[in-house]
Amino acid sequence: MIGDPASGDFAPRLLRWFDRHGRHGLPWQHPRTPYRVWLSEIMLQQTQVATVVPYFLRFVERFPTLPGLAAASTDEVMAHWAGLGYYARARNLHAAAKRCVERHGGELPQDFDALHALPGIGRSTAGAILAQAWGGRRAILDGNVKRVLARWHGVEGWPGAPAVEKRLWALAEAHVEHVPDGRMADYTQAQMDFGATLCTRANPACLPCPVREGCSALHEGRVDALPTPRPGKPLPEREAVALLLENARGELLLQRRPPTGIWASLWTLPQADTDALMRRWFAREADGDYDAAEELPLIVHTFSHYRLRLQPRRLRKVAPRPGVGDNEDLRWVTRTELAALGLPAPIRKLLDSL
DNA sequence: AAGTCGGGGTA
DNA sequence: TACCCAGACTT
Repeated sequence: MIGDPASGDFAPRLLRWFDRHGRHGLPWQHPRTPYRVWLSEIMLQQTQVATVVPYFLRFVERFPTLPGLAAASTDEVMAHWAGLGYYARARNLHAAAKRCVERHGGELPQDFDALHALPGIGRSTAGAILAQAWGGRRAILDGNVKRVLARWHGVEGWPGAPAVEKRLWALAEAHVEHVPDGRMADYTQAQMDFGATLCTRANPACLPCPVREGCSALHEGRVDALPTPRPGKPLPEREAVALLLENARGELLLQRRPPTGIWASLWTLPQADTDALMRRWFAREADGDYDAAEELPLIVHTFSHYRLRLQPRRLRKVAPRPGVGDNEDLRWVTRTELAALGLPAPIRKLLDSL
C-alpha cells in the first residue's frame, strides 16, 4: 500500500541513503555533545544550516560549556546572537542554562519531560536532542519532516493546522519504531538532510530519491501540490521614527530594547511610533533643536507579520541633560564599542553606512 | 486557533 | 515580491 506506515521500509531506506549521501561534517557533530546538540537545535529553529554555522562556531568558542554560558552576562550572550533573529531563543537559551546549573547539576536532563520543560525546548526540539545526544527513540517534526511526510503519505491540508500536525506527529512516531537500535541519531539527521537536499520545497529530486517507492505524492503526481501551502493573508504596515544622536565626542546614543517584544534585549536607536512622540522624548532627554535633524534614507524592514517603515533622523553635537545616557538602558557608545553590542541587522546596516 | 517573534534563501 | 525555513511561546 502506498504511504502505509506499517510498511516499515521508510526509515531503513532513508538510513541507507544517509550513510552514503548525508551530511557528516557539520560542526555540532564533532564532537556531538549534548550541549552542542542543544545549541545547534535552538539556532537551527527557523534558520538554515549555512546561516547558523558561523554563529555556532563563534558561540561555542566564547561559551564552550553549559555552566560557562549560564555564568555569562545577558549583553554578551545577545551580542553573540545578534543578526540571527528570533532573539527570544537567546534569552530562553540563557535562562535554560541557568536552570540546568540550578536543578540538573550543570548538565542537560536526559528525561523528555524535564527537557521539554526548559524554556525554548518544545516537543520537536526535545526529541531531536534526545535522539542525537543519547540515541533516544523519539520522533521529531520540523519543517523538513512535515514536508516529507505530507508527500510520502499524501497528507492534505496546511501542516501548520493543528489537525494536520497531529496526523503528521502520529506518522513520524510510527516510523521511529522501525529504526534499528543505535541508529536514532543518524535517522534524525537523515530526515533533515533528506528534506534539505532531496525532498526540497521547490524542485524536489524524485529520480534519485531513496523512498520514491511508496511515495504517495509521486504516485499520484502531486509532488508539487504537497504540502498544502499556508492560506494567504495581507501584511499590515507600521511606521516609526528613530533618532540618531551624536554628542561632541562623536558618540552615539543607544537604547536597550525591553526583554520581550520586537528586537528583545538588543541595543538600538531611540525610537517612537510617531514624530510627535519622538519630539517629546527628545525634549525630555536632551537639549537642542529637534527640527534641525537631518532625514536619513527610510528603512523598510519586513517581519513575518508586519512591515516596518522606520524613518531615521540624525542630529549632531547634541548636549545631553546631566545624568542622561549613563544608565543601564540608555547610554553613549563609541564606534569601537558598537561592534561588541547586539544590534538589529537593519540598524547595524544603517550605522555602518555612515 | 491565531498571533508574536527575524533574517536569509529562493523562485 | 511572496513564501518558506532544523519552532516555541503567548493569548
